[in-house]
Amino acid sequence: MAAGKINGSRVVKEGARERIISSAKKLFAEQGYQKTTVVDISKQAGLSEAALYEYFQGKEDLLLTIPHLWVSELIEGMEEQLFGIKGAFNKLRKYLWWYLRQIEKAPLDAKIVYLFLKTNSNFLTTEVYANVRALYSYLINIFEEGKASGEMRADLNPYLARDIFVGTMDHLIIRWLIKDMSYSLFENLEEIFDLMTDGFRQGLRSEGSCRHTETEGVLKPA
Amino acid sequence: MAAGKINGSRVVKEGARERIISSAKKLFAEQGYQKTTVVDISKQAGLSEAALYEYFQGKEDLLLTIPHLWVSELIEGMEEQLFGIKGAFNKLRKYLWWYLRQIEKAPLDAKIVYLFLKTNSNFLTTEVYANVRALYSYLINIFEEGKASGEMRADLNPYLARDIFVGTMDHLIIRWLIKDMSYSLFENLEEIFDLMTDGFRQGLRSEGSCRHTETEGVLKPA
DNA sequence: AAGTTCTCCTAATGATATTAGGGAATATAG
DNA sequence: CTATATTCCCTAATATCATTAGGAGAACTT
Repeated sequence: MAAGKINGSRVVKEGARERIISSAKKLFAEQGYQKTTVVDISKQAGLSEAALYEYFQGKEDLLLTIPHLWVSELIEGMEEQLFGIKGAFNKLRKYLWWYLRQIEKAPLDAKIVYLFLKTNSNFLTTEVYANVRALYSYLINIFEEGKASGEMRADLNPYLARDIFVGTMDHLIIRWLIKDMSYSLFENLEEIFDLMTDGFRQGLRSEGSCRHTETEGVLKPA
Repeated sequence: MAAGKINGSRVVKEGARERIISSAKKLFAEQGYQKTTVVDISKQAGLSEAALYEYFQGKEDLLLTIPHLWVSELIEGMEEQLFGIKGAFNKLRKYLWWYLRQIEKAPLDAKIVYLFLKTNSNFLTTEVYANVRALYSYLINIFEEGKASGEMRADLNPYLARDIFVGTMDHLIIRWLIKDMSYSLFENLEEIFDLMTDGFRQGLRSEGSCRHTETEGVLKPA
């Protein structure tokens, strides 16, 4: 007889599940996984502890489930964002800017993935892990493309380039999260991107006295 | 009346403390911090739980204490290792090789620092944190030296170079730890070092068709 | 020898994750 | 409409630790 009745139970159910997730996300990110109790989470979600176990197997399951949706969305969004961009360096730049923007928009999810999930021994068996790998392995394609087009040096090892790229990126992210997001993730980003990718380039550096011969004509439509 | 009596109590005491540390180190690294119980640790050390609290304030204190000694030793060792090496790139290379070697030699400590400690909310207040920062900030000196000697480009931002270097290094280390040290940390290291530091160089790349003018005469005594 | 300190133990205590079992509301079937 | 099943949630255990209390025995001091 109240509102939303016909599929009412569904609505309530999903509502509760969502409330649990968002409460847990907030509390985990604020106080850490260990210091957050199941009572805290249920209270904040307006439920009893026992009710929480209707939706999740337990505290750890909650931790593993929370970022799943977020990372899945990232995967889809990525292809969308990179679609149609011409040139490996342009794609690489777009990738970095896009990814950091996603982190900035969902810092709670990011904190959980980067600070708590990665240290969990079950992380490797998680779907989140598989998705993060997929996210990162897309970079391999970009480097392959760069080599094929001549933008990047022919002897570039795409896996090592990815390690440098991902390592640097993760380092920036983790520091930002640990420092409580107190500054902009995009500070100096242009400069660090150039410095990092400079070694990937075919030919000489842009600031060198001896400019390279513009092998990658693809990039300049004008 | 038993062996080691004169300063016997001391010996036993230190023995117990050492046993606790080494048991905890092993168990934390094997099963993770959360899944290791205080009973596990004390049993393995041949003590009761209560005795453990004579030596440490608690489980968390144990986690924070374990790597302290190790990291302190690293600090001292570093200066020793780098002393007398001429040239920024040579120092940088030595730094990387030396550091990874230390990780390889003390994987349990490394696992605790990289996987469990960094996510602890008290980490930032730890002396370990201060020491790790000191370890990393030494890199700034190397980059400054590289700029001053002309080995590295004049517009190099030492802090950003450090971010790239540390990020890549930590990435390699964490992957190795997560994959249970199942391969050698030194695989491809030469290649990744070159790729990473290529962008720091003054002048052109070594494999370029147009070789640079050897500004850094310092490096070539011959 | 008596006292003091050091080291360790058994046995609470307390916090918190998880489970049992049931109750009320809602949906479904006859 | 009544009976039954299902969904969602609760109160009240139970279980698993981390931590503390309080004390016993050995060793050292004086």
